Amino acid sequence: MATNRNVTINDVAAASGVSRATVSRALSGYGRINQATIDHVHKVAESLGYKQNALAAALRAGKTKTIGLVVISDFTNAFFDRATKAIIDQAKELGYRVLISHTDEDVEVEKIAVDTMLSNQVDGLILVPSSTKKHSHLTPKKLGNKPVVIIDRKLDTPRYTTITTGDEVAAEEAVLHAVENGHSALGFLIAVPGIDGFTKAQPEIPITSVQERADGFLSGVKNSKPKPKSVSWLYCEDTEEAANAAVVSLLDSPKPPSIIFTSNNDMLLAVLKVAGDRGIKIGKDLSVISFDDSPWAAAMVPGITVVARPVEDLGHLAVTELVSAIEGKPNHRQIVLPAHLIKRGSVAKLK
Amino acid sequence: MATNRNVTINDVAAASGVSRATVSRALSGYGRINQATIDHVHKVAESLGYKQNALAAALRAGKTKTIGLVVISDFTNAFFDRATKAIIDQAKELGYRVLISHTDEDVEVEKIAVDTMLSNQVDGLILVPSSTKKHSHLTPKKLGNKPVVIIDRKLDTPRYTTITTGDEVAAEEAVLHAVENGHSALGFLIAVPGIDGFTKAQPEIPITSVQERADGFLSGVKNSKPKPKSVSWLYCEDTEEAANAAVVSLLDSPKPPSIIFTSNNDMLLAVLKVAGDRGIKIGKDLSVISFDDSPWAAAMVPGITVVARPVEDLGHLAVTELVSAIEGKPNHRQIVLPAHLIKRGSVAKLK
DNA sequence: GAGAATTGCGAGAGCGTTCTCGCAAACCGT
DNA sequence: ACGGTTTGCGAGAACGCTCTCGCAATTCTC
Repeated sequence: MATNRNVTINDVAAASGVSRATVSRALSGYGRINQATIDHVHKVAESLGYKQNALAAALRAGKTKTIGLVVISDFTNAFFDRATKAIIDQAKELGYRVLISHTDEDVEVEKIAVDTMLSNQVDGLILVPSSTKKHSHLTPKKLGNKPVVIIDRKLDTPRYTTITTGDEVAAEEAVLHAVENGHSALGFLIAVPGIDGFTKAQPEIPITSVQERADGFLSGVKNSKPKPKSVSWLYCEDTEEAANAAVVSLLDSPKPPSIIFTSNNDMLLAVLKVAGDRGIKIGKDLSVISFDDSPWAAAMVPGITVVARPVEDLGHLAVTELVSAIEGKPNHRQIVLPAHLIKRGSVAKLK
Repeated sequence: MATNRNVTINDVAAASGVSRATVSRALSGYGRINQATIDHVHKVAESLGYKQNALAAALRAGKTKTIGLVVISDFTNAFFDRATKAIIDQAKELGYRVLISHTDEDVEVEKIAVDTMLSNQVDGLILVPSSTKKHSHLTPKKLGNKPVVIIDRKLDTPRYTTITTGDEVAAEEAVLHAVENGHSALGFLIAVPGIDGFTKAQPEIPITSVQERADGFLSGVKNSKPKPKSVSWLYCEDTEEAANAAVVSLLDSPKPPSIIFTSNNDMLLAVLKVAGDRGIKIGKDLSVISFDDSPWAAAMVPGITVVARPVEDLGHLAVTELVSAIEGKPNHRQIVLPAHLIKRGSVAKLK
């Protein structure tokens, strides 16, 4: 097996009897060049099996046609799987590739991830910041003045284009919907990264989207027509064990809720699990409303009532905004996309 | 806002009063160099905010420390989300980045995806081929003799290291389990890409893993102790509409199955959906066994009995094998990891 | 048909690195 | 004190490409 050096533009030039420059012109389609030469060079290039070295091209041209995506979670999360897909698809549509990194909500990992992206000369960044406040590594200077789009949550200094969803309004809507259906013992199970186990006292929430959901739940409680008789709040580490324990604690409290609102799908699964183990029927003995729709939440019996966020739109828009900024129209917009409640069978009618 | 040119190795060299070569030695840690100079250069580099240009380094060194991952489906699939995560994690562990592309089971898209990977000079490829037979674009020559690991399914010419799971054995086990529980009317719902709607006649199955599942189901039917009284086979396009229609057709047939075996989660969701709409209780009126475990399949009530495949192991191993090949130990292995049945509540005991 | 404009192409620099080569200085051994 | 080895570093080429510049050939203009 011979060590096949790759076919380079020089080989094509030699084989087609023109200069390197002309080959580049023919293949990249710029500058003044004869159509006949273009055709000829293309033919020769193909016959040699020439493939452009994207690295060399990017190095010289100063553009990689690549955007970096730094998200907190991997694709096993019902939000980020869809968002990532939407971003990749739209990027491909606009002629960009996507470099992906996930941070597990860890600011240090985020820092390294961003550095890697920059080292790889991405043209721009889409990121889901781990923390609202800790973003000293995200200054324009440290990011080489590259365009940035923040999605899903906000930084406390709105420096970049930011695209979020209207979780507060939707969370309130969810509570009102429950109360309308006769629920007056409400339980809230809110996943907060960076805490241990679960707690009743509201910890510092480093993520604006989660904070907004909590705020929305609270508004719902305040604004509901018959005031709920009992309201329990639980803030929980985003792990299976903690979530299960939190659900147990909710169900075993003196005034157990008739409905549990969960801030994400991990918490929802814990509710389903614990309820299942105890023979408690969802949508009958216990109700639940969660955030983020998914195929399985829709297919279950009963279907899970969820706050559906326009995840694909968000991803799509993020890329569009970013590419527009990359191509020279930097405008810092704060965009909020509407979320809405999808009513399925997981909320029992109590009256 | 000044057009900040990036800090290069030349700037660091100038600022620290040594040559470019020495800076490179200091930062990359090779060759003969004084410890004091290393420290000094590091300090200067940091103070200038120097970041290596990975493109230039890769171009010169001929190694990108990047592996290309070409999968058929995106992360909204319960197998590929986990596999992708495992691959990214293990790659990071071994010092590699991952470039991801999905092909939607389309050979033409796969061709382009692979080309893009090669153009970006990946050091090796992990791929899930769209077709067992159509792989003329996957010859060692066309792949620039780069190391390749095939996962999840096989090519008809075992040219590369291939890692699959023992789906045939597990599928048979699933059938035997059902028969043991008294089921004698069996329905099989097998997703096959590239067909229209659904059909009873077995079409050509371009994917070995699916073929193996079908074969395993068939062995199960043959080897089960009391022979099943009725067996229906349905091969179905992998879309929601087709799947729903296929399930309806199964349930409305003269001899409806008491259990449906589905070859993937999309088909499973269709079964759940249609059953839910009709008020048919899973695990009681209708049983189901599917392929690939997921958090929601475990958390549902009843839990779904599934063939669980060692997805993380597979991804992990794929990277390990690939990197070992990249680093000079090319060995073409055919690895089969065992899959196993997880018994939950979705299979009713009929006797 | 002579000057002006246009077209097509080659030469060569440069993108930011890595890495070989060679040279001077420092360190040995006897 | 002197030849030999080791150490540290600079010069400069190379990776494969893009892109400006300038020149020759062609086409246009009146």
